[in-house]
Amino acid sequence: MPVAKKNKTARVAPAKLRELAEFRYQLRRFLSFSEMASEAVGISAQQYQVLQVIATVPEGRPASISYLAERMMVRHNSAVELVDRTVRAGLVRRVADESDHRRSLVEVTARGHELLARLAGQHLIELGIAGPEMVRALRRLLEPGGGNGKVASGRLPALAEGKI
Amino acid sequence: MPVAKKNKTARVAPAKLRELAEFRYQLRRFLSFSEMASEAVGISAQQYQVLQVIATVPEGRPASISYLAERMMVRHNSAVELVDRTVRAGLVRRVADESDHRRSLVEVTARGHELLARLAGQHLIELGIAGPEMVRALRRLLEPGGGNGKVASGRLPALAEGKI
DNA sequence: GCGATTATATCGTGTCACGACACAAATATC
DNA sequence: GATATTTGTGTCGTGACACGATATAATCGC
Repeated sequence: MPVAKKNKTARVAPAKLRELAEFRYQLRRFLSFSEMASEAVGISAQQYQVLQVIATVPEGRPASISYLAERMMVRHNSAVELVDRTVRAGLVRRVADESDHRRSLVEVTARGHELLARLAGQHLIELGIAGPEMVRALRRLLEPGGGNGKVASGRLPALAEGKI
Repeated sequence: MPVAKKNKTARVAPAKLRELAEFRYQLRRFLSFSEMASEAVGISAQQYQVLQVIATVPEGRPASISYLAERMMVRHNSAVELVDRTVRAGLVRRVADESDHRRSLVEVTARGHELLARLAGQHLIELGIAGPEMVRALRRLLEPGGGNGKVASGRLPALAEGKI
């Protein structure tokens, strides 16, 4: 497919544009679900994500502000303020790192664990419905044709008839 | 798996929690990419999404404020203000609906189409990389085992060896 | 013709990410 | 051992943005 020369703007086929839009809509739906589920138990969606990140920190990694900032994809000062709010909500606590006094470590409280478990269960159920639709939307996007054909791979297995 | 009785909190297996966290991280990475790509061409990520929604409105649907609010998952007044900002950025214009004078229709400008094409191309490339990883993460989440086993289906085809 | 419903618009408010800046601690260099 | 550099966290003022409340105009049903 020829690339438009003006401003090097690659033209995108209408079908691909629709698939992108559909995928993005499904993301928004899932995020909206996450927001509502979190607020239903009295915390914000970001606070749920903080709990999720801190509770699943890998072995050997300190649950620090910088780790959280990296995983949450925010600036370090935004992570500081997010932790402040989550501490105030009684979901996590700050603990000084004995091996590096510059560092604060973040721990999930008992209440935080409880809410995390509830919300995670709900998210799993929701993804049981939304997940296959996202997978289908992603497959259509990743398949060549209808688009510019320049999509990086990888390849996906073909769907069996009647299956996702 | 027995359901905890206290507060009806379903317990979620640690492995499932990690998979949820990983999937959510991949969503944030993609959204962060989308934000940076949009800002690199001088518009916000929401404005890109507005263009995407309006440009792919199905036949027979008016590209109205309420349609946009529904697809963007925001309140109607938030959609009004989002359109205001996108009009000021020169990306869309409002047009009165001749068949219903209560309604404003939103059209993408030439500049809006140009930026949409560029960004859509970039998003397709990014999804060529991130998409298979999301599919893998979603598959792990949707598979039973490691979790509460109560996830609603659908079923996903098994992965061939060496493939995604 | 009138009441109910629908679609959009405006405005004040609260939340939140960020940039700029500051401080403390650890590390590297001499 | 002293100094410079780097790293990690924290604070604050600012701008962007979603929302609730409210209002107006137009359409529809009876």
